[in-house]
Amino acid sequence: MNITIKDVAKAANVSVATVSRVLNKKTNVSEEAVQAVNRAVEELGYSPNFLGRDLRKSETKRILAIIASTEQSFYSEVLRGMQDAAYADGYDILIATTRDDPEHEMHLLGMLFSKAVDGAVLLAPKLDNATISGLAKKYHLALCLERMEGCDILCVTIDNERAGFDATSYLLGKGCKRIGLITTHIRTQSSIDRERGYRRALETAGIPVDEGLIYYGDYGVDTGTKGCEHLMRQSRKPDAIFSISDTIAIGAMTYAIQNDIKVGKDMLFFGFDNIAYSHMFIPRLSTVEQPCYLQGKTVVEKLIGNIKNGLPDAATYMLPHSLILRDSTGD
Amino acid sequence: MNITIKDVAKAANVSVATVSRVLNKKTNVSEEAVQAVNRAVEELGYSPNFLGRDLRKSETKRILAIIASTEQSFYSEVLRGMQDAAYADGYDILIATTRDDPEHEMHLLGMLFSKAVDGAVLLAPKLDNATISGLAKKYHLALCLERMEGCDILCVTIDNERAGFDATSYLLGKGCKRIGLITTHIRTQSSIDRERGYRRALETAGIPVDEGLIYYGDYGVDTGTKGCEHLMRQSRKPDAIFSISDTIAIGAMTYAIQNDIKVGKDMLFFGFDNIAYSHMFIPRLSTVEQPCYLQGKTVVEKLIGNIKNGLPDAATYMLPHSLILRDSTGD
DNA sequence: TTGCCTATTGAAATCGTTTAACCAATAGTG
DNA sequence: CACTATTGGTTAAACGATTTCAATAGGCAA
Repeated sequence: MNITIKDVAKAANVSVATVSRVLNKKTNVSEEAVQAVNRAVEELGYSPNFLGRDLRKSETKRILAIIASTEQSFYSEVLRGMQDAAYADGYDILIATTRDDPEHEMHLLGMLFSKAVDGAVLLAPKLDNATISGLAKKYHLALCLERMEGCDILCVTIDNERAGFDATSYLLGKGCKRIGLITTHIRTQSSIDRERGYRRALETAGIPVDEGLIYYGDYGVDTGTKGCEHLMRQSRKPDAIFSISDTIAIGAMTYAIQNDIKVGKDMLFFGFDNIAYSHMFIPRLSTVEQPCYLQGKTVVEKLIGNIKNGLPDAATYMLPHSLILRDSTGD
Repeated sequence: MNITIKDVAKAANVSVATVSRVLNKKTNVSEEAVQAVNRAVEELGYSPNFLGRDLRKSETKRILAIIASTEQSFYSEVLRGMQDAAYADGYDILIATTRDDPEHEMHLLGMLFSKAVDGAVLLAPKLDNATISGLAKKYHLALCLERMEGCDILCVTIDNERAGFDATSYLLGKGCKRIGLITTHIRTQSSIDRERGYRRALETAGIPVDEGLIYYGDYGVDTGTKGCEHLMRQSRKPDAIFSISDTIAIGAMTYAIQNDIKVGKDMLFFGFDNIAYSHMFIPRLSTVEQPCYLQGKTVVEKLIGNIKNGLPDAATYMLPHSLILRDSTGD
């Protein structure tokens, strides 16, 4: 039923070894044999079984990218970077989603343990530091976008603390005195770091942090809307809001627009990620841009380096971010 | 270096066959042996090599979902459906992106030909009908979201012609006389079908189709903006615009807002897909909703059925769509 | 003719599993 | 007691490729 290398060998009247050599473009094979094999491959419609090949070579030339869900549209640029780096070295990138379930994340990592892929990149780890740290010693595992505090693992990200500091400082520079923060109760390292940056900026400016101006929600739009509403109910209202994601910021702006608050004048808004919709939505959102493509490209390049060399580079690389200024900060 | 089933067997003082039986929860193995094997597995940190297993069983329990890019955020629901169906049967879903390159699509299908996955689902085929049709005869391949005219392949989609008809008819029912269409020059079957529905609705209402009111662009936001601008420059301006995607429709509305056209009054807008941003964007967009989750779930259920039974179901299933009415049509 | 070198080629080992075929020992049955 | 089942286990043959190693043939120099 299935056509194997044996069938090709028989049809071409050579041994399986010769067929293998032709297919892998090895030298030491006569022009005659090459012709015969190619003809046979063509006729039979043969394609080599990767399971056999990969088992023998014990490498798959495949890398798994593990993400939470494909909904976070801004992953797409990261993945593009990963793919470009991978293809350049003859690797393929496969994507799998954890759906925010640490158990499922572990299940997917099983593909790594079981040699179904040569390496894996986690874009939003749900597993705890100790677990990840342990695995990184045994397998070719890397982190992208999210770092892990005190964890020996290859990691490519941005300096989120610094970015949070920069965004908040910009708002302060615009004359804002009471800056609200909408973040997530889910304590990813990036949200922790961004909040830290926010706090440090206020402290540096000599403004005490008002805990009532910090709202904790999830990653959805509604968090922005509810967060903004909540902050506006404070006795002393904020004059600016920094959100740790554009999606949240857009939700917050939606609330403002519907309540006749002039975005960019009465109140300034700052987002994070520079997703496509952040400049489609009107008023256009000021935001922090991180080098998505480059982070993806870098992490895969380094991971492949590790796979090839055996020498594990377990450093953390922080790539530069930048501020994009638009309507929502009155620019 | 690598721990294999042999090492476990040695450590547990049994044969490899017994280890395999324990791991696969087969009968005919004493409690004693089970204990010994489990202990050995634990101690050695053994995880079975999938390449060996899959080669032997010649099945991987993995299905590949081939999409254009992860940017199209509305795929995420489809993928959720696919995953739920897959997990229920012990399968995993892997995702790969073609980046709109038919050659790369073929490369990814190579994983199917080479048994690295048991089946594949194409969500936005770039390859031509004849090629796909041919492959579907030999492999477990299915289509989701996009049908293919006269192609013998398992396919789960909606009736896009009917949906285009319904949306246009709704605008007609609202009293619109000159309805513009913004679609793509990339001739996917869904865009062809939606345009056909648009034309049929006009004809049914006795309104001749004005080719000047049809704008062809790509799938980006800018197409909406430019399309709207172009349509407004016509000698007789449109009083409504039907866009074949929400992203395009949002772009079109952006143009309208910036040019002081009252959305939902002066001009009505209809989108397609009901993406998350379609109700975040203000004014909220009326749109056609397709059952994303259900389409994904259905196609994988049927594909797994094909894999298991061998009997190939190559039918086309059309699931019901619905109209979501919001601000942009004055509802 | 003999010997040596090179260019091709094929037979067989190997990768890590699963599983069919077999075997020994124990228990059950008339 | 002789004769099956049943149970728990082993050995060895797949699965489909790659690759090592040895063998063959032909060319060429001595």
